[in-house]
Amino acid sequence: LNLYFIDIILPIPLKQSFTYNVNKDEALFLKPGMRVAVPFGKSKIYTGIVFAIHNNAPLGYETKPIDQILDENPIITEHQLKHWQWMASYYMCTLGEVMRAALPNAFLLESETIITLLAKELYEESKFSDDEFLVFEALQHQSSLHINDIRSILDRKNVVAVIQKLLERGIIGVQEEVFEKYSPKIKRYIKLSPSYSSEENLKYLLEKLTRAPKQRQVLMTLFMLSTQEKKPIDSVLLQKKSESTSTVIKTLIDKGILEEYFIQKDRIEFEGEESSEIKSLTKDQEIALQDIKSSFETNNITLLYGVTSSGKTEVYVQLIEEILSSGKQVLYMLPEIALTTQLITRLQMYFGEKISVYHSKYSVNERVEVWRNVLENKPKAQLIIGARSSLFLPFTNLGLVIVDEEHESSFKQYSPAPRYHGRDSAVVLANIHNAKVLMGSATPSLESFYNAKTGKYGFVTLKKRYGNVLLPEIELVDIKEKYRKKRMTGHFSDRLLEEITQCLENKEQVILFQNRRGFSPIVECTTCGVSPQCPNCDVSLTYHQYKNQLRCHYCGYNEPMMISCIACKSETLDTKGFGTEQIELELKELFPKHAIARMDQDTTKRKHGHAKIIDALENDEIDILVGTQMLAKGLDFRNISLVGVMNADNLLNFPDFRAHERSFQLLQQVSGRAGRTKKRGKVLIQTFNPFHQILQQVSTNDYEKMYVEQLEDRYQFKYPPHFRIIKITFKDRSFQKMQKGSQWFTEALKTKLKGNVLGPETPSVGRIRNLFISNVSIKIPKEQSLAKTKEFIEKINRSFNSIKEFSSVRVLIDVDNY
DNA sequence: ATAAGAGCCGGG
DNA sequence: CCGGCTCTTATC
Repeated sequence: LNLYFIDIILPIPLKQSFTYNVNKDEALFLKPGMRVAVPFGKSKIYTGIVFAIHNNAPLGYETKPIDQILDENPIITEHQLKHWQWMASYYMCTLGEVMRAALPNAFLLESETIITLLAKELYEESKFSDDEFLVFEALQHQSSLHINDIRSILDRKNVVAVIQKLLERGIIGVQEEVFEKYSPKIKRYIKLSPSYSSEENLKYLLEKLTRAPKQRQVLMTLFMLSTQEKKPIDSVLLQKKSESTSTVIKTLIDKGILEEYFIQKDRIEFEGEESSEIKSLTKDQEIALQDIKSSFETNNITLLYGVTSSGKTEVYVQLIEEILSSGKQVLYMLPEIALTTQLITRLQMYFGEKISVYHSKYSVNERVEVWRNVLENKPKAQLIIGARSSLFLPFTNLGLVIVDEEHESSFKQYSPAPRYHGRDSAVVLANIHNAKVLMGSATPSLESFYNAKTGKYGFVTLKKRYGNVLLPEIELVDIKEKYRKKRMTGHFSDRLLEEITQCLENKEQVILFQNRRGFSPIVECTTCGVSPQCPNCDVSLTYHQYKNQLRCHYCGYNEPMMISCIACKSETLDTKGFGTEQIELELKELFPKHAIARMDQDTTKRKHGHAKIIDALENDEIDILVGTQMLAKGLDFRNISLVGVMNADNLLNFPDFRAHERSFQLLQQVSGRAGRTKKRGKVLIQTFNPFHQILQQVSTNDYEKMYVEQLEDRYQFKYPPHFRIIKITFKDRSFQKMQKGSQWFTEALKTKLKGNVLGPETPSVGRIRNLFISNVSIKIPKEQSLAKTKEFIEKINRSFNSIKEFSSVRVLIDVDNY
């Protein structure tokens, strides 16, 4: 057989793979995991990943040849392809979607149509239609335009006709341009030309240059620098040190006295001191470490349940050290939000240059470099610290995965597909590599705790806080009572104010937690009861005072705050509910002499916003910090002795089966910020319902009790860990279609799954960005086959898609939507 | 996803 | 009847 074909994965949400033909040489060269550029559809060029190479001509269509091979060696490993396949099948998405999530964007090249002017002479305006003239005119000023530029010039979507006309008349030309988005960073270095390296020649040279003091200066600096440092001399450095200009250096190069050369440079470089000695462990930490190691002898996965401030990190460090010295790579996964410089600096002190960091804040080029370093198993990529997407890196030799703050919900990706859970996917990844997994948390997720209790995972506890610091004292404040007795000032109870005042007097810091940003979530007219709503979503607009704006937190819509009611024109607008902004304002009035700051999405959006606030807090420039749940994660400060929770009730009443578990976790984590030194910290939780079981459990630090109670509830109401859930979401511009479609789908599901299908149900926000939404949940008992259930859902989905009426309804499937 | 082709309405 | 919009269909 002399025909060669390759099956490739394209980064599009289509189930099938695509087959192209290649010649024999290409077939011999190509390996699975290499990138190829291929023509796709009528005019596009895409990057695909080679999945298989074979001789089987596909039936029913002619294959196209590939455009180009993009790699010398695979950039995706066999292990990864296996992992991708698992992910696509488990999370019910396509390989293309996994590919898109996995690869740094810079690896994907895409073609774009470029339009250029061909006609030399100037045309009369009258020879064009209005639109044609606009394009022609734009091309006079710019040598080339993209399709999107033309769309914005003409202010409409369909521009093909206009381009077609101009093309026919030979006025413009089009070409497909392919962009390689990754550009290696190149640095210029300077050295003395070898012909001047001997002593005499040098002397002669310096004499010759007496009349050119600037050039002489550069030369002298070069000598000085090259004796000082044995490294190559960077041209920028040379220019700076010699106080000269680039032209002077250029002249010397032109004269043949200096030579320039280029070295490709890594963007990711650790600049810091040598690694310091690893802190020796306390007795408890040592025991935990030994327990983990012996657990790993029989379990591939172990849960480390360690209270806040117990020094889990030190235990990780020891374990990492041991794996690294056995020559294997380690992946340390954290929730995005906990990836603060604080933790990274700390780890860099131990592991120095062996660390690479990988997450979404990194530029595309930096991510490609980390990718390559991991793939080539470079010394600087032995320990990878990253958020959930770091599990897509091309590990060749993975020995250990640490999933820290295992319970964090941000490990789950909700949209777009793949809707994967970072922790669970890491378990599968580790399994493929035959590596171990260590999960850590002070408040484990019920699932993981259950798995540990039932022996599926190993289980190790670390009960003592580091240095025997006491857990904070937690006090519940009944604000219903306080309101009745008129002991509230704004949203502050007299107890909270007392404690804050005391704290400030002692020169200690305070953290206040309010799980809502903005000033107030609802603006209401007290005369007619009307409150402004988002035009695109079914929610009230949130009032943001600092911009005097009403904003929608779902679609970003905003408008200026009105003075009078839009319905009845009376100026009796009032706000309902409160967010961080309002608390900040009240504090400024209550404590005018103290520095108050706010930490939420609005203040940390800017690039170093987060770090700036943390620095300020560390340097005692902030006395009181108000914030959302951002506060709960991994901040480690010595001087915070009081944590206040403004209102625990909206957490508990959140409409989700995990609301109680989450509330417990969040309140525990927030509490953990108080008193990390000798002095015992204090936590005040304001609530309308101080006898709520969860609040009681938080105040007595009773995770186990919470676990037992919640587990019972989960069983009663058929929730994880006893049942698995697959959630299906329906979205459409038309309410009718969405409703009818979701009902049809539900009926079809019920034919087989009966009572374990719940819904369709309108979520608390029933319309977002003009799409109407409803949800259906499928509960899957332990004994029911997951694979078969998924197959059944797929089957129904296929039938659903073939019904014309429902063709516009979007169906999103979320496996383990928790 | 995404773009080309099919079907459908308002101005000449 | 054409140009421009929405819906449908195919992509190796």
